[in-house]
Amino acid sequence: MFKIGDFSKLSRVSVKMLRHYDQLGLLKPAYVDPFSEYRYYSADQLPRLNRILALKDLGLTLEQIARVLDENISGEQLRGMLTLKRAEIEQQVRAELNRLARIETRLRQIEGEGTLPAHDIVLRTVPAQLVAGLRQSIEADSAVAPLFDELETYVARHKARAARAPLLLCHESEHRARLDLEVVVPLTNAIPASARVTVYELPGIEAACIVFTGPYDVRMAEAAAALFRWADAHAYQAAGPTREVFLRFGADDLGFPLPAAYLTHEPAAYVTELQLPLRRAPARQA
Amino acid sequence: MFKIGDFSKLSRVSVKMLRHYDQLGLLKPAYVDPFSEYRYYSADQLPRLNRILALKDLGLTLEQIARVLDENISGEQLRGMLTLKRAEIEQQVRAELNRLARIETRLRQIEGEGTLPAHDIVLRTVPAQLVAGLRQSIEADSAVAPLFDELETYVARHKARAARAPLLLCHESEHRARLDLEVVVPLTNAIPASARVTVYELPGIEAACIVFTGPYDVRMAEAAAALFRWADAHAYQAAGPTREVFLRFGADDLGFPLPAAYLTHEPAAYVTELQLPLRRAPARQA
DNA sequence: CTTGACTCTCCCCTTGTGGGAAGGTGTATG
DNA sequence: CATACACCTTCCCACAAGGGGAGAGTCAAG
Repeated sequence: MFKIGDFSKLSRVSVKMLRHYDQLGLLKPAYVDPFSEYRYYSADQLPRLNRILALKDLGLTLEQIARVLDENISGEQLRGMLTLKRAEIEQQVRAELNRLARIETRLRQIEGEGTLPAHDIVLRTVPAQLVAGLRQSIEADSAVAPLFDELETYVARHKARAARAPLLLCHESEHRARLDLEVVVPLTNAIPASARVTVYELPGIEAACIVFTGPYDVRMAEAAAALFRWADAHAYQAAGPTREVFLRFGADDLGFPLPAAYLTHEPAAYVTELQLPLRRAPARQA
Repeated sequence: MFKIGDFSKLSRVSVKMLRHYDQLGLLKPAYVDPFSEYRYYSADQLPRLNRILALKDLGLTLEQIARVLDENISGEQLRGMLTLKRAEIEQQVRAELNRLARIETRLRQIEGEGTLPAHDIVLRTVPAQLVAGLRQSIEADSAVAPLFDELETYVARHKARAARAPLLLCHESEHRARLDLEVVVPLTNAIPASARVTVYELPGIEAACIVFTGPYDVRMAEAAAALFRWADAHAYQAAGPTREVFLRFGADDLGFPLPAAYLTHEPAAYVTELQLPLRRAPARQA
């Protein structure tokens, strides 16, 4: 019988781990002195320890290994466990490769600009929400505010304004001279539509997002362009109209229940989130 | 100003994480009520939070992110961090791909045999050690015991026997009719060589190992064959003679300082580790 | 018998996040 | 204005797979 230190040298497994495996019931010592509590291992416990190491090497958790070893799992079940584990690892490898691509993008940005870019693109899931929308083709950005006024007034009359940020959908129109825009506000419950206002559930999306601080000037267009470049570089396609979410904006208080935190009179303090809905682009080459 | 719950909804970051980031100094609330200790966030903290999420997405730890954000790191340093992180992730991806290959091997074994194979192959590093060796070309396994007797006696006379397991090196000889074997015992310190005994440092290796319980019969040859198949399947080459380490074996007590745990009189209780030194095989195809 | 090398248990640390308890606040409604 | 209820606070525990160390007990050799 080996004391734990000798068995540790024999097996190249640390004393800490041997004690840990004992505690988990993975590998009980062949004998424990009842007075000194010393653990004594026998050489023929090495195959079991090796099996533990081999299974650990495949990525199984110690708990799973205990099940495999002690509940003499059938070959079928074991195959299922390994197949599942393989799927998990494949998933993880894909995630790591994506991460590598993002790091590459960042590195190129730093090469080009000498530092971090002004905007950070974040991939996130945006939940679906019930909204009222008012869509119109307009000529200039300045025509947006009256649309919001009209929509907010309509929604306020039905007392259905949810205390979340309003947004703007930039529909793609073929004739680019005019902008095909839809102003949207979230609702607490369904209300009747009107000739101009539609009520529907805005779908949840996966989106690349940029949060943008400051007035609606050329830098916002740059941010939007950066979103499209990013999507392209990471093999995504747009999956719906771009969304501009007005997290803090300038408006007279119309009496709707938005906390004051949403409002400011300082254009430099405006906060807008650009969301580009995404879907995986078809692979370009194998 | 938003209370933490509202800011959490706005940013889709859990309240728990916001508090955690506050505690780490990553994102302090814009204002903390001195009486209620309530945290209040401003919408224009969203860009910083987004930067945090973006950097986290690249795999940086929260501590690294704090350094990037607060010690306004130069582009050069940032590039270094990302390059390092990229190397780490590439390393990890390689490890995961290896793991996938091992899982595939296991799955095929289970398909073929219906259950886990009798032996578990473990990859480990074996440290270098000072040894005495006695090499001879012999005809049958039964001739090994006298060689060990001779070597142990020689080493015991110099009082240099280390309390580690003896081993056998199976040198590859061209004429396979005879076996070119070398018996080896570990030393505590250098001793003079003799006409038959050499003293040298047995090199450390990376090896695929199988621990094998029982007498030295045909199953051991199968285990050795399994090692070679495994090495081939994982694109490794042998890098030196196969080693058989006698972790528990039958021998009369010759007076050398091996703990009794190394010895048994029961062949079924023998424990032997087969080690196949490895080196990466050249890739077969791109 | 002493000494030094081992070993024991117990506790804290890692990372990023979730869960929950006990107790204090803010606010909308009756 | 009282009260209910949603929300907030801090503090503690948990995860996986161990590492590090303290304080106390044990083993073996000289």
